[in-house]
Amino acid sequence: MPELPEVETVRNTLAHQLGHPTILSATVLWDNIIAYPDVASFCEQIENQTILGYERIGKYLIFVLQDYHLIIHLRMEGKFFYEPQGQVVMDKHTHVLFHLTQETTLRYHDVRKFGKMYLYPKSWELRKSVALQNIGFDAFDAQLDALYIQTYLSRHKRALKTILLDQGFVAGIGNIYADEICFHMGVAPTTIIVQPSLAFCEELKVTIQKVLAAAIEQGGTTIRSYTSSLGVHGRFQVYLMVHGRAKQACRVCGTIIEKEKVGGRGTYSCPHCQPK
DNA sequence: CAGTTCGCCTGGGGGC
DNA sequence: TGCCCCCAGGCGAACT
Repeated sequence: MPELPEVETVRNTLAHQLGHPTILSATVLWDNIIAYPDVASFCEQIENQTILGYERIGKYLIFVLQDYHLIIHLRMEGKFFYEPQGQVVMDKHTHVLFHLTQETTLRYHDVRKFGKMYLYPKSWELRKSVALQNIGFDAFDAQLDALYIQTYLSRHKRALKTILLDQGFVAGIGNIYADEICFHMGVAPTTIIVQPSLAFCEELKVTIQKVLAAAIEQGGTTIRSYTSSLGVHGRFQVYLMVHGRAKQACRVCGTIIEKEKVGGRGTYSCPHCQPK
């Protein structure tokens, strides 16, 4: 499940492998992937657009085209493959093809079909778009500071893990890294933080960035999928302290890792290292 | 405002 | 071996 570190890895890889080709045409095989505009307009408008760059906000990947922003959310299992024309693997999970110059194809593959693509004119302010209007600061945004976190936590009295998963708070954290951040904070995921100190909020900011940066360093986390985007296999799963480790010993204290539901999501924690 | 449920999807695992 | 059922999960929408 691509979260900020995985999307950042995809962005880096796209920049290195694709460079700046022109999209000659697009083929859409599953209409629901295209969130905006309608499929016909999407295909028509994207024709002959050169890719100028690759950006990212939270879990959103952004292709900067000449006249448009192509915004993509990979959701659970979205992946890209870059192949020479004639060697394109057409399986039943391939939903969008971008036919590029240099006789190459960028193929979008998504088993669950949850991914979304949006194509907006560049004249529209990116942050006000339907795709991005409800998300908060990117986890590495300089504007994310202790005061902002303190204000948000004070206004939203919810479990720490639920807050971390709230993209309106900070954009980019998903289920894996929310568990890891709670562990590194030494706080149980269900804890409701009442009147947090600025020092605590600063520590939370540093921990969020430290965990995500370490994951980016390792190319992200690859679990439950054997093939990953653009041939990149993440290595951070080796460093996971709690996520996916139910009934195993905590790497710090040896206590058995527990699994529970928090906010409807599978949540892992060490009852000793993360007291309630 | 916050919490819950549903819909979108499919593969995989458990139970029989 | 095969079939049915449930689960996983990001996120928006609808509802309590």
